[in-house]
Amino acid sequence: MPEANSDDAEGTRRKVPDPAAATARPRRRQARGERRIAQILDAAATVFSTAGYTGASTNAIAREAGISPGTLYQFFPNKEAIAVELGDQLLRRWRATYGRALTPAHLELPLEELLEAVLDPLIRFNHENPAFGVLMHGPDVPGKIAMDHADLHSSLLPQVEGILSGYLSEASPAEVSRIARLAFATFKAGLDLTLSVEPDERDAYITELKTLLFRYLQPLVEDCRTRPAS
Amino acid sequence: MPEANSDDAEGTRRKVPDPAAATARPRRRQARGERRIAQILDAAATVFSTAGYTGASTNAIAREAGISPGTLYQFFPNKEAIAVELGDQLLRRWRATYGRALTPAHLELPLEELLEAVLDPLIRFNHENPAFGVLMHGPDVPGKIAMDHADLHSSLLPQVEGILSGYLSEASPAEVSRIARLAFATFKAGLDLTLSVEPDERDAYITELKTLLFRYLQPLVEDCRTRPAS
Amino acid sequence: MPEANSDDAEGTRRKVPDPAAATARPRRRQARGERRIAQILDAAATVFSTAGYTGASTNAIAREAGISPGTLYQFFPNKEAIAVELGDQLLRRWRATYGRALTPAHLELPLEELLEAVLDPLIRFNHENPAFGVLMHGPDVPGKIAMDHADLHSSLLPQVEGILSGYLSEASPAEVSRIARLAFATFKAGLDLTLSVEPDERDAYITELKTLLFRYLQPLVEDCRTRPAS
Amino acid sequence: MPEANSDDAEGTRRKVPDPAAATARPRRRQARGERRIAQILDAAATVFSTAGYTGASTNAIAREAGISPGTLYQFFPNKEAIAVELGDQLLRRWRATYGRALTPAHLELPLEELLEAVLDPLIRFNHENPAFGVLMHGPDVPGKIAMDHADLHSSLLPQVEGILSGYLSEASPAEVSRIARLAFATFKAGLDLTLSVEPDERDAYITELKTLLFRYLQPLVEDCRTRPAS
DNA sequence: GATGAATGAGGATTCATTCAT
DNA sequence: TATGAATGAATCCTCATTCAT
Repeated sequence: MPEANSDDAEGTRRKVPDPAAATARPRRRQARGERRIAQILDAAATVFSTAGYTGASTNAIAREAGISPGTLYQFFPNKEAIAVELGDQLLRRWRATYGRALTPAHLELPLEELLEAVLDPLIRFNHENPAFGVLMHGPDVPGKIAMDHADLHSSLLPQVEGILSGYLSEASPAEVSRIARLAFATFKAGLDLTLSVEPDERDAYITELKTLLFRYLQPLVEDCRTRPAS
Repeated sequence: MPEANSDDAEGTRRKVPDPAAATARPRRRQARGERRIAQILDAAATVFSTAGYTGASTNAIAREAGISPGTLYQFFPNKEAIAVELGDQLLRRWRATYGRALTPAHLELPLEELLEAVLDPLIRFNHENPAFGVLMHGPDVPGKIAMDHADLHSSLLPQVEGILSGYLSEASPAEVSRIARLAFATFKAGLDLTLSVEPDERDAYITELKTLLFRYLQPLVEDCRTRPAS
Repeated sequence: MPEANSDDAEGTRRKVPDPAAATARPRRRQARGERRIAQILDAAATVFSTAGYTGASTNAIAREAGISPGTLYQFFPNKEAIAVELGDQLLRRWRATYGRALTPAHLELPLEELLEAVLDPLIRFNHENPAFGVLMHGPDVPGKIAMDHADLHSSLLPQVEGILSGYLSEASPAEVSRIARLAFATFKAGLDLTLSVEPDERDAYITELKTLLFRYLQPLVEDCRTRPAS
Repeated sequence: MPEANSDDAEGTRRKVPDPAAATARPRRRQARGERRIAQILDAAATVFSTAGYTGASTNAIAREAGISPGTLYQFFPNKEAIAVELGDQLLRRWRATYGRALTPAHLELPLEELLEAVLDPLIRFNHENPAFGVLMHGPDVPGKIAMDHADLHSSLLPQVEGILSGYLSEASPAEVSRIARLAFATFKAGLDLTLSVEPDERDAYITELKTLLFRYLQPLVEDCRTRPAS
């Protein structure tokens, strides 16, 4: 129940009449259900990005979704489950829209272009989906980054690690992990900055953020290239 | 009433003869009261750093302080006032303990040493006072960094700007501001990382953070030095 | 939501077939809810008339209604809203029960009979609904009669003015207003008196009040009749 | 202690060294105490007339008086006692300033002049001491005019009865009482009206109130005069 | 599945009053 | 006497969650 069994709730939003006639009936139900879920998640995104996770109330989400609290709880067992599912959905959406940027081909690019190719869509996506940013941090407490509501953090970090480990061929896994964490944290901080800043300053901040990350990572990359992995 | 000139109310870290003692006489009726204020602020620090600003309840703070809610409100008119005063106290404590690092002399140091001199105490202080970090961020919503409860952010950022503008003699004020914001945000993010990481990894992360900031700022500094301000 | 079309929610005094029944269908989901609203308003009437507006607590009202505070707030956003709705309900009830006294025909009656026709039902209604009297005054401070919680005062005064302006054809609007205010205030004071007095004295007080008002208004009326409006 | 025996707390603010040397010491104490009491009552008058009896908090009164709550409770055992004492003080003040109007000689005047002589000072006094009006009513609830905090009501009513019984020589005590109550209640209502009305309208309302009372009482008086007390 | 009613503990805050100094 | 600290129940109101229909 907590999972809100959305095993298929995302990519496979089938419109086809579903040839398997036998299974058709049960699915029907789920069709409405998925619409509801989408409704709720949309509302949640709005409310979370407006009030933050802690400040968001399930009643507010239900109201925003135009449904009753009871209905909301028919799809999600509690507030956290909404956050989790919203996080998943955003992740899926991210992959579906901009995520293609990360073709293996990109990993051959020079760092500067890689950053460009990764950061630009990610930033744009965050501006389009402000809830993404909210869910990337845990609620409030800094020392407690990894919250239980399986946040986006834990999903994205491995990706960063993956990319970086390609560039830092020489570094130990621990080093890669550390660098990835720091780079990712830095990116999030910079991202928040761009979100809090006047729109006309935004680009300058984005550029600055790219510069920052580039300067941080470039020497590490070079290091590896110079001294080819033994 | 909540003056709480608690420079010394808690740790009694000062060795100087306390010149304020003379002027403190007038309102010494509050001997008990100031102890209470210190108590409350201590409790608030604990609760804030445990539950975050939004999640902290005044009742919880009172409970933690071992007093009744009514008593708490004899000293602070509301939750925000507690946060403000706690922020101020932490700031005062910071200045009193590690803040001396920022002698004008330091501004002559090469960047690397400057960073060392600034970051080390700041990080240590944050580890000793985890509430500091909580109050450096506003509550929750990223796009809303500047909260009304005069946060530490607004107090510290100017200092960062001040230092950097010494090094970036050539940059325009807008640039300095941007760089300072990004550097500060980055620092906070990295700091949070060090707080969330296993103690034995801490130093590695700190080093990494210093490296990051150094690499970001070094070229800017050099730029200014090479091309002497026209 | 707190429509509480409780014309009939409590006394069910009407004999007419209730034409509203047809239109009421659309939102009949709240069958239980409207009962609750009536319950709450009943409880509020009791508590208000016992403790006064200021002294009445929403928790007390909820307790009196046999529900939890949360439930109360599902129907009313705050204490004032309860008072407003209760005032409205009482007004509706008044109109539905005794309010018919004010046929245009009555305005042709001699003053004495008019008073009889108006005051008797009004007094009886007040004795049956003591909360009415409480809501006719603002809370406490005399110099502040008009409170924001749209009190009955502001609803009834115009009616008094209306009736009187028929009788005082010659007087200026300002005069009519003044006379109406004073007469109404006097009535309320006398009414309170009848409420505070032993039951067996009641009638004597009521008679006295009628006499008072009659003597006050009669000369004004005569004045107008003698000297026909120029 | 509750009585705060301020028998002489108002008119007789003696500065003379008190010739009776023997009794001087104990009095000394009381001198300060009486000043305190006066202070508190002044503050109470302000707060009561601003917030009403129910809305007035003892803390607010203490603050307004510039003393601590503890001190307040050294002179009055509770809020009601303050109201009682304030009522008494106002009564004394009334008697000392305007109360002289009620010479036995006045009782020989024709009703109109009597009203003039009584109402004018009373109204003026009320405008100068708005707390008077607040304490003339009990707190809120109409049916509960006689509150325990021995209000001014119970003190003034007998006086009204006294005066009226002179004019209504024929009426039975019960009748006199009834007429007095109604007249007094009416007066209070009219008074409140003058307090709530724009200053420039005030006089018109006052005149109207006098007219009202005159018209009510005149026939009663005449009745008695015509038919001399058997 | 959907609704809206229901809950009751908990949130911030106030208040009359008492207590230690 | 005066102070201000202390109290704890009570204030209004919110919230995550559950239940009956």
